Amino acid sequence: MYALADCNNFFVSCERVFNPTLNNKPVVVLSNNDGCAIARSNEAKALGIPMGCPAFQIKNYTTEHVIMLSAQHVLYRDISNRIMQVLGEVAINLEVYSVDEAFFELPYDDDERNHKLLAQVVSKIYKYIGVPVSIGFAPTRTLAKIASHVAKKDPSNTDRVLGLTIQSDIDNILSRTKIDDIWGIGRRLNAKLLSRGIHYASDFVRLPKSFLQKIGNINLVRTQEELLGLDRVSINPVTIAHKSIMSSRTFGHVIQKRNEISDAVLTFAQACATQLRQEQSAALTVTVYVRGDHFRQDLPFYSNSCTVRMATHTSSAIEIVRHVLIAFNSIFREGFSYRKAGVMVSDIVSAKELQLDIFNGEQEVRHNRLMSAIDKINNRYGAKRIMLAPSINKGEWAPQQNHFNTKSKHLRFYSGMLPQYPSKSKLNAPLDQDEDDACEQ
DNA sequence: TCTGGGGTCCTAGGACCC
DNA sequence: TCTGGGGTCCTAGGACCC
Repeated sequence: MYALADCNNFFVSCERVFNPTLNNKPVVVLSNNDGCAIARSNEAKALGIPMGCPAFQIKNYTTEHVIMLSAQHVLYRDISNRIMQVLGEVAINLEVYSVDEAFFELPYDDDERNHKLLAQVVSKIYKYIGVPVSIGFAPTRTLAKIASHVAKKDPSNTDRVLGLTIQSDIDNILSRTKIDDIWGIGRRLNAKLLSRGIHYASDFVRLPKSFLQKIGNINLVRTQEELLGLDRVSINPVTIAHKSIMSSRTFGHVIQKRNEISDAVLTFAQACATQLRQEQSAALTVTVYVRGDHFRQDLPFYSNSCTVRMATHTSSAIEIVRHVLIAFNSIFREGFSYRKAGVMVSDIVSAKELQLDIFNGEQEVRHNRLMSAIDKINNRYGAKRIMLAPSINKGEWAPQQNHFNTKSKHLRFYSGMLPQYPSKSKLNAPLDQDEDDACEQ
């Protein structure tokens, strides 16, 4: 039996932890650059504001005042870690699927016992951390996703837990589940299926495999099998390293100057290198891309990318920056306006498995020592305190963010100062009234 | 005026091999 | 008129997820 725990309106809920005056109001959290809505409170959803709605179009949906907030991902990550910690205390094989979702297996054979346990988890997370969570459980992950979705939407479900364990219940829910609410069916497949008269999950599960294979690929067949109760999806636990790491940004406005764009690109390169070192891995390939502004009809559009293979796998910022510069110089064209750029590192392996390159061994060792010194300083005094010389220009490309929640904006830099979540021994004990009151405060 | 960032997997088609 | 068969690897692009 798999469970899926899903935080409700996660980024908005995080903001509300620090600013309860946001409760019961339409609130959206905006993407980087204050571009579009990436999280909406229930009140904002009720006004019809869609996911991804550009900030400047929100007024087209409502005359009501909607509170817009700039995203603070460091803070959300910190709160997410605390929630995962609570889940980890009851979960078997916890799979952190995203910042606000995790799959896990359940400890009991008995549906009722599992349900009760999960209801306690939901309530503890709300009491100790302040974020509402819904949990669904079912024989497969895809069904558990649907269950958590229904648990979230159904107002009569007061403990926010739903188990889909009996076939008649599953059939009933599938006949009411629209196909685009199925995990694995996105916009394109939804359109293809709708055009053939398939509207509900109960129709979808009856389609022949050959047809699914034709309009999609093997994953669509797997999705159908999951809905039929066959375990077909696997998720890598978080301990498995990334296959690629990307750092990119849309700039606050278009820029033309080579050194301002290269400055951004070099910052991204160093972010990738830092993350590689954090994960104790190393990459062989770097890709750089630059892009104009899709929305500016008045400017000639240019976009390009370049991939370079390095001599050896590395996490050295010096090596990665050097190759990123080579790639960047090969695609940068004077006379165009740029709005976005990014760096990706790929062909990643664990650093432990690496053998020193026979020609570069000594240099590699020196780089490693230098990098670990830089990491220590940056960990202690703040990210980006020490960077490589090319990226000394500041700011031309910086995103616009003008809507920080004033109650919490200082916290995004110092997430470590948040009060720690109570110890495990306390958690397992029943909550008493004093503790309850303390948490409320 | 204003439109995000970071991932994974699959497939088709080309290059190349014997 | 007529031009093999069977593989592997790589890449770009498309689909999906949050």
